Amino acid sequence: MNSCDACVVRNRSICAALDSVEVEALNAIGRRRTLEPGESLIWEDSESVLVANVVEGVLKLSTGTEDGREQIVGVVYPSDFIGRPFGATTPHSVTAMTEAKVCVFSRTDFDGFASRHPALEHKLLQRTLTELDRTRRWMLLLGRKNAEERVATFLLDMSERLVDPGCDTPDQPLDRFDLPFSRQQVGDILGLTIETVSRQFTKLKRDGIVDLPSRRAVVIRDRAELKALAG
Amino acid sequence: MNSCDACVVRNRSICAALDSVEVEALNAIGRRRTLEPGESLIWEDSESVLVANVVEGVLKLSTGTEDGREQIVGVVYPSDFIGRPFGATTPHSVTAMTEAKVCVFSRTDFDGFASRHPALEHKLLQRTLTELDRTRRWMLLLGRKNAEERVATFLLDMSERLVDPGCDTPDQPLDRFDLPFSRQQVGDILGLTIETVSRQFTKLKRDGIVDLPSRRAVVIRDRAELKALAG
DNA sequence: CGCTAACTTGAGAATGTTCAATAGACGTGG
DNA sequence: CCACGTCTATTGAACATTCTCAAGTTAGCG
Repeated sequence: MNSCDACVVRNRSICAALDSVEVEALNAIGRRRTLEPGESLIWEDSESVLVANVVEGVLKLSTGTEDGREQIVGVVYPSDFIGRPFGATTPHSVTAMTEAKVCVFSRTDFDGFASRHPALEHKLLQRTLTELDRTRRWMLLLGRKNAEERVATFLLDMSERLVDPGCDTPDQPLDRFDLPFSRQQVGDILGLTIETVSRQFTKLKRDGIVDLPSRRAVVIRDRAELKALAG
Repeated sequence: MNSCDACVVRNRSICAALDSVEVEALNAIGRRRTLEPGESLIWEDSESVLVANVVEGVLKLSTGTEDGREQIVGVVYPSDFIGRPFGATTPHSVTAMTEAKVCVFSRTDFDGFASRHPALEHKLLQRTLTELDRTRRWMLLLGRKNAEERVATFLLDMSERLVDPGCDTPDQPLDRFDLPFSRQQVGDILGLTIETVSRQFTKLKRDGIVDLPSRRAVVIRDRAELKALAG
């Protein structure tokens, strides 16, 4: 038995395109790695040497300006693919937000394997197209939404994406969850300062739309209203 | 002889993955179409029925909020691919900015053809990965840059992307070009109002960094300074 | 129980938006 | 070829929102 058989994301990651013999072959060129919160796997503008599947945890993709402003350009969850195959450099950093487990491959090894397995490339293409759609939707938020709309949209998005991946029930949005982000990171996702984020959180709580029992915990009390505020 | 042999983007579009027999087969399921400026090919949130290659012209990809704010989420040029293969809906509109020629396919026909031609899917994957990188880089602009930086970044980006595609010389950025966009559209790309864009253009002109001989024409007079302003 | 880092709150400043008026470019028809 | 009308862009002034800087406050951890 190979270790992939027990993998929690075996059937949701791009590996789902492979049969058990193929997945064994892929397993042979990869290795598991655990990341601590704050630890980076890939650095902005570095040579693209690694790609990986997320097995557990949440990671951010980020870029910044020379003078230190940061923008989070993506957040990845279990079963998501990270890194830049078929390309020289990775244009953003990849950093663990929580403790995370990833299944790492040398980029060139992976490129070769993928080229020999069209079904895998097909999965990767689908995933990349979906991610591009999601990223473009986020551009509307960054370009045209105000602080209140941004925070409301963010909370709704989180409630949909943090659903337990192993869960068999149809993916229903959560009304109660823990953010994997600090206020600063929420700001970096939304293109706002930490103070503006904090003020909007306070306002939503004051208006009874959400409850914030602890720093990271969120309870959505009036989803309909939150949707209305999201624009 | 099939019409693709004479196609100006034959060797730069995803069709470059195909030999002459295959390209003939693809040609059989596609058709040429001309779009007038302002004409849309695909509408936001519509069922994904069409995909296409851009042969000539410039098109925008855009989304908007219910109350009419628009954000341009991408701009495509000759040889670029448009539409959403392998998916139910297209999350953004596609509209011609200039007169444009496109090579259109039924989405389902294309999906089938692509599935039978891994080399084509591979090209499409590479293209999608590159587009995702570009889109994420634009998020830094929308989330963290001020008006001056946005306009400077935009002009540099345009000077690099508007190079004549047929040109054999190594792609050098243009110091003189015509914008395919109105001021309003530049605003919609940069997440700014038309007035703010106009003021920044005027400022760059006053400072001697660019010259604006007509509404659409741009001359970059001090590229180094423009880069410094881009942040 | 106290320390520290993270978060909240407040006040003022900066940046960009809005609304309104003007100027200029471009196409059309005389 | 010029006059006109319309659409686009520019400019100005007041306003709104978000940012910045600074001072508290609180949660979580040793």
